[in-house]
Amino acid sequence: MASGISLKELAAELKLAPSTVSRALNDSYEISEATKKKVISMAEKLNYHANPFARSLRENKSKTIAVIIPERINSFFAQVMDGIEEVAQEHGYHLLIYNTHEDLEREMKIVNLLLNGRADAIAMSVTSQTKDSSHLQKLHNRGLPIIFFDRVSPEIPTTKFITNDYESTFEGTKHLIQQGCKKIAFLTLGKDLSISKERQRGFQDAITSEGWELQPSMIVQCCHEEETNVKLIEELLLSPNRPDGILSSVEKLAFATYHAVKRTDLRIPYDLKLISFSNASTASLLNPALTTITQPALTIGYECAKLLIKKLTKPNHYDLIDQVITIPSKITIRESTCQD
Amino acid sequence: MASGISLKELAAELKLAPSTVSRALNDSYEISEATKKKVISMAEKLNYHANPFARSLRENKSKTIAVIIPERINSFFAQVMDGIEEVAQEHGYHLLIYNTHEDLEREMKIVNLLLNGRADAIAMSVTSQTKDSSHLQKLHNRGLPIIFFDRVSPEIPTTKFITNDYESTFEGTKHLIQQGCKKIAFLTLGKDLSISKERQRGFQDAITSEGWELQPSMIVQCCHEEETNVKLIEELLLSPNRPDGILSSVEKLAFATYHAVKRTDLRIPYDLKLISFSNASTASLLNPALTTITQPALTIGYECAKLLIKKLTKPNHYDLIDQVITIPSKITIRESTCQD
DNA sequence: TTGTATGCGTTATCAA
DNA sequence: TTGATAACGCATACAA
Repeated sequence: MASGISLKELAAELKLAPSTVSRALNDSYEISEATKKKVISMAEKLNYHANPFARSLRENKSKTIAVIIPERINSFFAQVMDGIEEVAQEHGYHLLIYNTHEDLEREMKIVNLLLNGRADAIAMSVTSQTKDSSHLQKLHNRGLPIIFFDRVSPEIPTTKFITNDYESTFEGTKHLIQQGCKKIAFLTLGKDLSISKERQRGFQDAITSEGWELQPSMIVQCCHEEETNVKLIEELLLSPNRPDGILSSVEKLAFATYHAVKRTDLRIPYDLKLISFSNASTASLLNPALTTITQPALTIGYECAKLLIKKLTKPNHYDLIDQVITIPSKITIRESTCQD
Repeated sequence: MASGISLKELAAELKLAPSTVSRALNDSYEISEATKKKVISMAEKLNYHANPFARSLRENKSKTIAVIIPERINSFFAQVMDGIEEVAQEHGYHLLIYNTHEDLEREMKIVNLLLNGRADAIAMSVTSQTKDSSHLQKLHNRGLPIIFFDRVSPEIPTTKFITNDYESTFEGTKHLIQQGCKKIAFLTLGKDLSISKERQRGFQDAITSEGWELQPSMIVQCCHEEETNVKLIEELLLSPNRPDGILSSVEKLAFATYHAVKRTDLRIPYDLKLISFSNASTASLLNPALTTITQPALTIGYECAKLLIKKLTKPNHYDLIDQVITIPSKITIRESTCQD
């Protein structure tokens, strides 16, 4: 790699000491304006760029935040990342991004990789398999600022950003009931996830608040294999005990439901009403348009990055205290839950 | 940040010289097996992790690849990134990711940021505004390995990965014609982009090959503002001279078309047939299901990363020669282009 | 206001 | 087979 010139070379060119040049470039108060001008213009002329590794080594910080997500092709995570990036770029931070593909092994590997301090902080959403949190604990113990969004790890005492999972699911379920559903299934992923539990609790409470009995077969544990999910849901829909409403707690399971329905002669919303957590911009274009619980993804991203950067730039004034910050979701009613 | 112990401290603990420990950890042939064992086990015990910045500084490489995309909420780019990450992770590379939001200013800023060597190589797709390539030229002149995918910069003599834009669009247009379209519009973004030009050329050649005359009003230049595009397309659809077929060269413009159609009393595919470049997994769930030209996104990602890593690990054996590598797209016919 | 010297944590060269 | 030393490029404490 033909890297650029160093501070020392730049200083030699200017007939100044490297320290002077360094200070000039960092706009130190001890350097005269005249010198600063000279230094800056020469730096530009010679195309000088400070070596980030030397700086990181010296200052023990990398101006880098690592973001770990379980899935990239997911409108929620993509929006969160856009939010994080927006704020990070503003503050001169770089983003190291890792996709665990919902694979715990991979998550552990990535987390271990970050143990070396490559990133100054971490924002993450765990995989749906993540139950044990010792790998995350290790990171946290090292003093590396870490926060969670959406898929949080409750055991780690830090700040977490989520949406009102319980309430949204409760309301979503109530909406299905209002629209005439008598038997509702709940599609979920990763039963150990705290948000899954909350969503399921919201669902169950909505059901029992009607005086209905909760049917275990209506809690459908899905996996990450699209085709497997489609089959699972298809079976559910073909069973004599089939639901007339589905609340999908994960976007991709809503899509799987559409596919499953296509394989039957059921029609949404006439034979089956569907509501799902989803941030897909195409929700309104689906056939039929999907009623969604939309999470404030961009805001969550902003807040994560803002908090992390505050913590990094003013470590003594801010702390990632052990709290859960809830930002509400919004339900948008569309055809998939229309009254017949 | 409570960072871990250093090599020196580890060496002290072991009563060995730092250089010995370093060599042991790097599995040097000059170190005895016994010492290696001791060192490794002590390193594990004390939770030693090499400081990546010290190493980068010393070795003048960062094991990091920067990926620059114009848009994150886009199934094509998301898939390419997944592909790049897959290969990068395999080889121990990290990914620094930047979204330009189709903004040239931002692209220039990011590119300048990378001038300092923070990444060992770059894989990028330019914004639809990018016409002048001097900022990219600067990067290339520095000797930083850079390759392009999809939205390439023709002036930079390096390897570029694209799909068969001309042929796909030609075929797509022919398909519309076969399905009975008599007047076809072409939706495009960024008229300076080489792939846009290729796609437009494919479209035009398909039209003229029918002996039809090309109508300038059927080439619709869109922008990045969703609502503006929807209005533009709506106007097109309401004009007396309205098309009965649309080929959208960009996924988001297909979605905009769906929205625009909803505002009219036209129906796809009866009054308007639609085909679009898109990698959206929900294409088949849209109303109606969208006929797509699907790019080999994952493969493009793999190939980008493989080539870059080859170049980085064996700089003398591989070169990013100035060539365009074409990987064909696949047309999937769905309802949106059905015969009446 | 500027210069000198040191060290951040590695790895590589040279010596033992 | 191991150890001492220097250097990567920068920023800071201290000196002038």
